Amino acid sequence: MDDDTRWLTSDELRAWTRLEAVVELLPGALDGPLRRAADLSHYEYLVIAKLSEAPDRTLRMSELAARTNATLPRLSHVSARLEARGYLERRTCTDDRRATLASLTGAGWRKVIATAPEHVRSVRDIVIDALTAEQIVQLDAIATAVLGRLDPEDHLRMLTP
Amino acid sequence: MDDDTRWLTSDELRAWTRLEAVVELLPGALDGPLRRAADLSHYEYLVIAKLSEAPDRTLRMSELAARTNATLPRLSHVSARLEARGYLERRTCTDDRRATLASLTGAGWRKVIATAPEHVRSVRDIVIDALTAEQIVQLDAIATAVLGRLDPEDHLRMLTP
DNA sequence: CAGGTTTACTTGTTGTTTCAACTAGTATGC
DNA sequence: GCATACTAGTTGAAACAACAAGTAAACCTG
Repeated sequence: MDDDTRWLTSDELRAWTRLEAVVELLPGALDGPLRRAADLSHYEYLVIAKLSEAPDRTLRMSELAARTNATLPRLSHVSARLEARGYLERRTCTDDRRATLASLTGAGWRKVIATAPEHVRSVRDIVIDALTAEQIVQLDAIATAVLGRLDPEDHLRMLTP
Repeated sequence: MDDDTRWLTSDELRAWTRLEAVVELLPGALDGPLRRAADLSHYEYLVIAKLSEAPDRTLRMSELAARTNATLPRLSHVSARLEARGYLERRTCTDDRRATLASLTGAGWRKVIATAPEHVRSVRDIVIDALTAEQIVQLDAIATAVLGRLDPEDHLRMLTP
């Protein structure tokens, strides 16, 4: 074992353990209301939300997987479920016939529209309204800095939107 | 659908989506190194780490579940695995024979000691060293505020340590 | 332009987590 | 003091995600 470990100072440790706790609790806190109100997991919502933001409400599977931080197999399974529920359609791309394009159906679009208010309410209750305007700005800077380490190539397209 | 939804301002939205991205990526970024270096999932490490901090390195299963934000069944399964690997022991509590006490074995304690440096390195690389000293303080305040909403009863014992 | 490599995605398989009973022990009410 | 309700934890089946292999199309290279 190495003795040259740079341990955390008490300030750093406190900040870290609390961030860790937030990271641990936040997904569940977001999942619950979404599942109750829309019968959608957080990840399923993420998929149709990302699609809804894309031009023509369409993305390639691999691009959608990158933006939702999922492996292709995972997205493939989830897409099959969403397709069965009528929210999503897949067709092979004509330009590159290896690729598959996923698009939101009309029902999928309406689902996003219907679900967004509930989701925004959760986000507001848990995060936004707990912070001052100044802290919102600080949070953005902090999250951006951490994202620079977590996703240096910006697969999630969060750093340069 | 309700039209009185308080939508997010652009500042709020940007901060939120980036926080969301961090929450999405951080667990995986922590899991990888831990699994490679110690053959432990993040949650398994959390369990033995929390035990290592407890008096007598012992906690009731329900208390340990609360502090690791897990359901009792989940903890029970994970404990069975950790017990099989020799890191953890369980015995029924003499005071309340319904309860089970989990304690770290000597091997479990050594595992925590051996694993901590690697874990601290990850935390430093990803979070701490990406931020200024001022941002660390800001992060603590922000995380504390959010935690107040996520865990008002402080089950995780993060607000008043 | 033929053979091999790479890319894009899907389909089983395996391992966790969750959910729903189930067991055992403790407290409460009549 | 015995029935009832509640608490603590385990266990087994279903759902879910991760990993590995497989298929098919496009690219590359001589």
